[in-house]
Amino acid sequence: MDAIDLSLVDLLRGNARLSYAELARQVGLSAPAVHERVGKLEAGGVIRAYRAEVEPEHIGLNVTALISVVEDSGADTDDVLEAFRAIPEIESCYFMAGVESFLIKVRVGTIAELERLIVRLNRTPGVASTRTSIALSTKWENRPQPLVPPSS
Amino acid sequence: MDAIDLSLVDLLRGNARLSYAELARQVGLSAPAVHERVGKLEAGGVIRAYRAEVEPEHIGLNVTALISVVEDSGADTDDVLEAFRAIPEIESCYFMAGVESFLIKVRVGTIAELERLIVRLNRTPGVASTRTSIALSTKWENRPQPLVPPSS
DNA sequence: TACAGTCCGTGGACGCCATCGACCTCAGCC
DNA sequence: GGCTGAGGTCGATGGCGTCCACGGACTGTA
Repeated sequence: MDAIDLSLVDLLRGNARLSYAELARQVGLSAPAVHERVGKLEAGGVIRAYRAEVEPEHIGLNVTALISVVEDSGADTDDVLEAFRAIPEIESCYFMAGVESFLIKVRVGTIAELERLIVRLNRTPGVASTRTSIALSTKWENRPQPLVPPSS
Repeated sequence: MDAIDLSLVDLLRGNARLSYAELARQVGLSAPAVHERVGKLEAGGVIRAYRAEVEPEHIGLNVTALISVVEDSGADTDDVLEAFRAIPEIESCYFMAGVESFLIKVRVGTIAELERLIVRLNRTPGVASTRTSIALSTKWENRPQPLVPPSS
């Protein structure tokens, strides 16, 4: 994980579809060298995936909500997690410090679906209560922050 | 935005580096046809970007926090937004229903940096108060949900 | 029915790219 | 010194991206 690896990661966070040849030009190495480095970054778990970022409204996901979840005292956190993982609407899941153990981000098509989802969450064994906040709009999401200050 | 477009979006959300030839095989069209469709999806704003998803710890972002922001009464929301946009540590920004106008997700290297960031947020004109919750771990993030139920 | 225009696809062609193997260079270590 | 391994370059080759000409289905019009 040297400076060149960092540049590669930075470039791919900005545009995951850059060709190896283009990456090679940007970092000043040959294409096979870049190919090998990127392969190691993937194998080593640094790069987890390459994803197209899609405007959710265009694929029918019009409602975004963030839901805090309080666990039952004595609930098995792993069981709750496993139940959450099986719910595809939960796009992100953070395990939090504080009374509310989880904060999850969900996307559904309609408010009615959100209601059904909340009911389902509250029925999940180990879940004591939930608190839902609706996002009126997503200003931006997953903006990659520069890995090195622009000056260096 | 027909069924084939949906499949293309779905495939690219799963792996943004699929070649046009591979996409073509999966949806049963020729490569040029897929090339054109994907181009239109990009131009039409359906596909916003292609991003490599990176394990944050590997690039020195060890602390994740979610911060709720309450605006001053009479604050200009657009000004606050603009100020937030200039803070690279804010990876996501949602405009919320409720007393807390914004919920932002930030990533920084250390707790000390988080402290400085919170101070900076509270000093931002238009910001009345903030409430920070620290994520102990990210269970998953931005998991793409299937666009069509697996049965159809 | 005949015709023209549009949309959306296919197939062919050509240059660039991904990827493999052979080889080079340098650092560290017996 | 000489061995070894890591990590690079170079060259070759097959596949891919991308441009272009062409063709069928559909639609509106005479």
